[in-house]
Amino acid sequence: MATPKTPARAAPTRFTRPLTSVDVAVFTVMNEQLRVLLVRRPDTAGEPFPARLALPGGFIDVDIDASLYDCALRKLAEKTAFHAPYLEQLGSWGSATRDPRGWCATHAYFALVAAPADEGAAQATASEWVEVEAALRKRLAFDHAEILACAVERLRGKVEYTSLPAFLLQEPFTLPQLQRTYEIVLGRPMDKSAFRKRMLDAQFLVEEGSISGDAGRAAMGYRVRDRERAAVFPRTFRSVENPTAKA
Amino acid sequence: MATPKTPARAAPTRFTRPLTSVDVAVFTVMNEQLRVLLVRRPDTAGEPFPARLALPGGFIDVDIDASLYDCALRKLAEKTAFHAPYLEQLGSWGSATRDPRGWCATHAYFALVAAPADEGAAQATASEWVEVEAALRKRLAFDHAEILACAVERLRGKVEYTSLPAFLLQEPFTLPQLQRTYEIVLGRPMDKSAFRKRMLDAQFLVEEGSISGDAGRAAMGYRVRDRERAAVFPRTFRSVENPTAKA
DNA sequence: CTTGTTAAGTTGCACTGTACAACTCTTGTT
DNA sequence: AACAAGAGTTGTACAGTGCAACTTAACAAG
Repeated sequence: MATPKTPARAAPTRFTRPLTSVDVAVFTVMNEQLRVLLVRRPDTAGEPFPARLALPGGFIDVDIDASLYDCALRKLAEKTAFHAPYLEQLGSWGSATRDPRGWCATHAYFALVAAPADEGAAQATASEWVEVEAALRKRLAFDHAEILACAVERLRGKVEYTSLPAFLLQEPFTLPQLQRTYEIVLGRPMDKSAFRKRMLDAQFLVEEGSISGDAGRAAMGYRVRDRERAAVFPRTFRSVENPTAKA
Repeated sequence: MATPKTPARAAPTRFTRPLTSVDVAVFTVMNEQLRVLLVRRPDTAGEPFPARLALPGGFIDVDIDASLYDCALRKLAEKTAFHAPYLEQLGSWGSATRDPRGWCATHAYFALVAAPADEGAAQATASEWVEVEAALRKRLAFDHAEILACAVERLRGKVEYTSLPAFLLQEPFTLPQLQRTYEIVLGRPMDKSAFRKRMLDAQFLVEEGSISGDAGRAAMGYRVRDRERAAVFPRTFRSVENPTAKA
């Protein structure tokens, strides 16, 4: 291809351009556990952090990606076969030392997907769903441990006052299933009555027939009204406990 | 200088590197108004958006900035003379079209500072404090209007349930002053009694002598306990009003 | 057909924090 | 000494959570 090397317009030349990448922390709930998708880095000479686990991601391809968001969607699609997941920006990490190849800034995203139907599909692509607490203890590539910690903190924080866990379930789902998802993400039991009142009052669910489980009474099935954004509740669930004033 | 053109290590060559910049939305409260710091872009030929107002910012200097955060601090210090402001990351915006010079990603930050003592100092450096609603209506350079809108939304959103406005005041300040700051940022009056209870219960203030105003009873002066992070309240102020279900 | 089990969904009360309004306290001024 | 203005308090109403006991629906075994 006879493409011009670089658009030689008024681009500033006095600045060395940092490397630019996008990384995505993809969460799901599988087997009663909150899990995050990790990929193994290539075991090739010259590659940084060979064979180490990392968040899925990579360098921006200026010719393919129209925007950062598009790039995140592409990274997500490369590793998983997910359609219309919840995807929001987490933040960016950039420094001279985080990548041995040079000054590098990464744009981190945060995705929630329903658990894939068959576990085999994900495993085949050299990626694996790792339980979050275990993943946090691992020595991940680059500063991905820090990014993951931030993603988990953001997830848990927002779950306290938003409907985010609804994006972790296959639709339609029941209120007890949704409550169980909240409990798994937050790691603590919740009150059934208050939970139901909060969810139903927020008007973000639409009824979708009845769903029978293995035993007991059938439950109402629900679907989220707007998959683009999460509902925001007026309070957090448990009031933030007083840190017993250290002063 | 005989510096090597680029660190010729294992840096990936197949990717064109996007331009990388940092922009900062600096807020303060001045003359009973929420204002944001804007700078005028140079009126030089070849410069994009000449003479247009923009958020302070610019390209990362790989030789100076150790990290994105350091770069944001530097940009802030270049335009203002502020010490230890509140600075948090807002997000990043990147696309092929946002800068005519090429694919560019910017890391946006969000700063809160106390109003500078003398207004003259800021004006001298070709930067100006613009009332926020007026700034939102202006045609700013690049996609800075969008970034500013996002920053204002984030600020107003977090003010509902955090102690952020405390960083907009010169210390020590009084509770009525702090309440007035909340009211200016949110654009609505607040209840004195509930406000005081919330602030004092949150334990993020420490007493600092008495302060006399122009008239009336003297008020207790306060200083924030930890200038690094804001306190988080268990509820938002006014419950989010129901959007009168459109369905 | 009855009984027992399981899980869905409801009800009632205590507690906490906001909304609103009226009140008292302190300080400086006339 | 009386007044004004702003600081700070008190009391009631209301809404949402925390906790516990309750009713309802679906199904399986005797």
